[in-house]
Amino acid sequence: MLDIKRLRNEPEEVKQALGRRGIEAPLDEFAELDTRRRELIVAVEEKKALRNQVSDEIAVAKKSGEDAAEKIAAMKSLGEKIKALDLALKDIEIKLDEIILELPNTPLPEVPDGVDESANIMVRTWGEPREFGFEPKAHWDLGADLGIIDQDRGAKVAESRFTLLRGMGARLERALINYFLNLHTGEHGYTELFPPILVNSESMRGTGQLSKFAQAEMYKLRDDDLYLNPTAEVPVTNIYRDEILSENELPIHLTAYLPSFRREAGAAGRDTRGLIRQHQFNKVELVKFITPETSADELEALTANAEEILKRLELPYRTVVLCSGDMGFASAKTYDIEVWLPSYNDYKEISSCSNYLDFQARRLNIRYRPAAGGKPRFVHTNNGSGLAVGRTFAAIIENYQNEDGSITVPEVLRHYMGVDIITAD
RNA sequence: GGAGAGGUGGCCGAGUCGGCUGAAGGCGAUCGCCUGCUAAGCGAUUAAGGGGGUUUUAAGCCUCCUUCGAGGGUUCGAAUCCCUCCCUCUCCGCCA
Repeated sequence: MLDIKRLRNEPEEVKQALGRRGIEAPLDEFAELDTRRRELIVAVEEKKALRNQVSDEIAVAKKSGEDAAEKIAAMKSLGEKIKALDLALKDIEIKLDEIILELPNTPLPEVPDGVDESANIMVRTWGEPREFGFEPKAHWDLGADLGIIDQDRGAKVAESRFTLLRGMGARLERALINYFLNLHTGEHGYTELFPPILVNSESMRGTGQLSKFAQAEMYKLRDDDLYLNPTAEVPVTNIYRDEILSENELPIHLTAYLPSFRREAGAAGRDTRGLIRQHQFNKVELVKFITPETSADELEALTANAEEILKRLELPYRTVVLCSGDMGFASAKTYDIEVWLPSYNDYKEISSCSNYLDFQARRLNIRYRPAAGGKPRFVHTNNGSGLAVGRTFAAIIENYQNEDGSITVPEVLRHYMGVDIITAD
């Protein structure tokens, strides 16, 4: 959520910035409601001050045995007026919230303008797509032939877009999770977390998953106020909700493996084959809580940490900076890392790394007390996948396939896998 | 799931026949004094959010409102009474 003072003091600047996302922000309506809100506050607080004062007088009068009936009667009617004003105020605050909570973050100046992914800009590329001396197969065919991916039985047990991994397939999935976590904790300095996989609605709201648009994506439990984790960003970012950290605790760099669940409500017909778009998928997440001064550099570092995995797996990738119209709701700047996927004959998103500035922290009420003293400030948050496990799985078997349908295991995974090559048994 | 106890400030911990208790006391922290340095000692300060005023903005200052797990209620007035919910602890049950 954006800073209300900013909406109040620089509406034109905000309007212009949100316009870059193709959004017409109802800031005039905001200004009107905001003014009325403050008028009501002045009115109601004046009455409350009077009530507090007279209530004290009543106490004194009663103590000395005087009759306070007149004052009590006056306060009774005053109380009713206060109640009415409070209701009116609450009504306006609900309307204000509706506006404010639906406003996305404003893009940073260096973010390119554009309405969709065609305006994203490539910032770097690494590795060369391999030249196959044969017709390469898609991972869903490779996986089925090797008996390591069984989508029919996944659908039998759950429904479509759920997959059963078997044998070396299950092992590869586990190897990737371990490899990612070991790298981030061992060399990149992140602390590993294993949070709850069910999260309550307050946590979902905090990270913005319950907005009108996002709600349909979530799996909700019927009998409890709980949702299946849609991304570890939710439980991990929420661990500090409503807290004031001290500056010497920062920066906090966290990583977590967690299964993630999405209904893919709007994705019918997209990525229907293979592991690319599943209802249940594994992901290792990177989350940072940092000071405003460092968040830009921290995002670069976080993105590099995610890219490092692809380098070590020797998978070709490119990194793009998303244009203003293609960024997620809470982000002020996002890098997508895209891995080369022969079956798509294209690069496919495997990680999305964002700087939220104080947008999430404001909504989640996560602050820190500056070491120099003074008022608490909102932290900044960064977050990115490091990486999406299923998509990495797909990229590995496609890029490392051999003509006979076997898969050469990338060097860095061999001791996790116990084999150098995956073959059909 | 059943029975009982409890949820107060950065922490510990007072506070029920409702009224200067936004909150005693202690610890911690910060600043100052003292000290050759450290420790000890002495003094002061030390919750957050939101309004209004002052100020060129900010800071600061003045003032008011709200907040004692969350939400509702009773009352002129609630940390204190009532209701609902959440969480923690103990015992029992159940289970990996």
